[in-house]
Amino acid sequence: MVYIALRSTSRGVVATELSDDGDLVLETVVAEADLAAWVAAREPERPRWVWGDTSRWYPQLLAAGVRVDRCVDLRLCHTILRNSAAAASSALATAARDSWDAPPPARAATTSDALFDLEGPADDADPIAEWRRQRDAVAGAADHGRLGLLLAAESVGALVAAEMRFAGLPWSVEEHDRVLTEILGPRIPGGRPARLDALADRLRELLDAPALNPDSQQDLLKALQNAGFRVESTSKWEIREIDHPAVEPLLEYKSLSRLLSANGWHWLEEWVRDGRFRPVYVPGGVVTGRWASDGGGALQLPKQVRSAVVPDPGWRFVVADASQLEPRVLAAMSGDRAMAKAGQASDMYQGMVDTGAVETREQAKYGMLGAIYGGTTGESGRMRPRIEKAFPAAMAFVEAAARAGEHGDVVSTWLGRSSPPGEGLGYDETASEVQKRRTQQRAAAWGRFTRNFVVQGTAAEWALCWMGSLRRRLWSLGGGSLVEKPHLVFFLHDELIVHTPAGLAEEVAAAMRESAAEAGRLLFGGVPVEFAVSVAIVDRYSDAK
DNA sequence: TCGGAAAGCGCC
DNA sequence: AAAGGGCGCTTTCCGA
Repeated sequence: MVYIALRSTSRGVVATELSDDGDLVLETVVAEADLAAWVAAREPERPRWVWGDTSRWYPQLLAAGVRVDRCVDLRLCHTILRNSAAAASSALATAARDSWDAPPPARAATTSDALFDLEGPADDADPIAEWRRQRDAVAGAADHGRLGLLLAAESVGALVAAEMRFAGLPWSVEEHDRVLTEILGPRIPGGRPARLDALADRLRELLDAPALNPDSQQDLLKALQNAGFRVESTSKWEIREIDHPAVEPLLEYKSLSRLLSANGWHWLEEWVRDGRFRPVYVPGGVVTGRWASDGGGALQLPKQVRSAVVPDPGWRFVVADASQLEPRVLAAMSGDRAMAKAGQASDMYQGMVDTGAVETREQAKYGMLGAIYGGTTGESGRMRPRIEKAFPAAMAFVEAAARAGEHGDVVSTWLGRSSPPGEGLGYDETASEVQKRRTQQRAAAWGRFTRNFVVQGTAAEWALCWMGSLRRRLWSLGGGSLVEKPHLVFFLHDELIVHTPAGLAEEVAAAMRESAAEAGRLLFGGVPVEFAVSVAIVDRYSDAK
């Protein structure tokens, strides 16, 4: 394996070739303008490019038509190693915070909790020293295989994030406009679209509140209370319980108004250019390891507008969804044999019914959500004893994570990403009853967080491996540049979309399934849990499922 | 007048 | 007794 570290200096880009042992082999200075050609010339050896931040280096390479196979994203890997319990005694984890601990550049400007006044990784931060520090940290970890896999997966995720932004999600402005007009009524510049306006009028009438502005929570709350309802908020959950003719139009108004403000014509004009939606994806942007996004609400695209996601002529989408990913992950990591058996069905919830754990699919679903989120009310609370009885190992696993969190202990995902330590969860006997109760509530909330962290975070690791495996397979299909072959255009936690020439769709679909199986083997080896994916070949996103 | 907080809701 | 995890975005509200 060849590593090539890139570093920006006043002389130009210094590219340093390193051997697998970490020894310096060769140092070359390349003008920034010549970098893409230089990288392209070295890429056939499949080096692992070592750089401070993928979002600093890769977009310019992609723009020049250069796709790289592998990298080490030092900033993302540093964050994992800084916090991982598995590497807690390493030199990296025990060193003072420095520019490698800074938030990603795209978010640094808007993140108010940038506790440390850092801008980095500074462009001149030494990638070689950091790379060696990271290798030492991994080598010294008890389970260095898992941690190494996590860092590789995180880095390939960073490549995919840049590639997806480069390619963009194909978007039909015409279809989006059609949907908006159909749902909201014709656009009225500076005013509410026709249907929304009519609903507002109707609400004023039904609630006998001629001046009501339904967009104002205060206004609305008063109007509802004046109509004789003891509501404390204007949330749809509370309104849904009311028996009044205004409820239906009010809920519809809320839904429409939300569509208009979040994904209406204004969104379309701001975010869609040349038939592509290009959000900034932020790998590792969530504490659990999930991705976040910056701008455009990429990870919250409402179902209402998904018909506007349309492939280019002669191309199709292959949409894949990992069914019941989190329950499957829990079955694998807890080693719960009964749950693994249920997970051999393509519909795991139905599998739970068929193995006799619960009576209905709904019970299975809410029972599992309760186990993973720590829910105790409603159906998930009622199902808890049965889930506990049917899947004791799985339940004990999440319970242990919850207890750890309540005590302020750190928990870790399967591959070794650790939660932040809990703070302010203890009290002494001098505390007042009110203080004690508040602290207990905080501890319980933190326990729900750590309970969920281990499952959500491991699911995110599985998804990264799935994506990385798929990326490699896609590159071997067809010919031409990145966007001339089948390529990833969207990732949503447990869902992937590939934009592909129509003739390759079936091969892509097969690659989706094979990659899912490979991700399961990579993480869990021989544990007999199936990672089922549902795959659809469609001509618009909304036709999947 | 501005900006942060809170509410509310979309996604998984 | 009360008790659902993680996000991003827009709007309204309210105080500096």
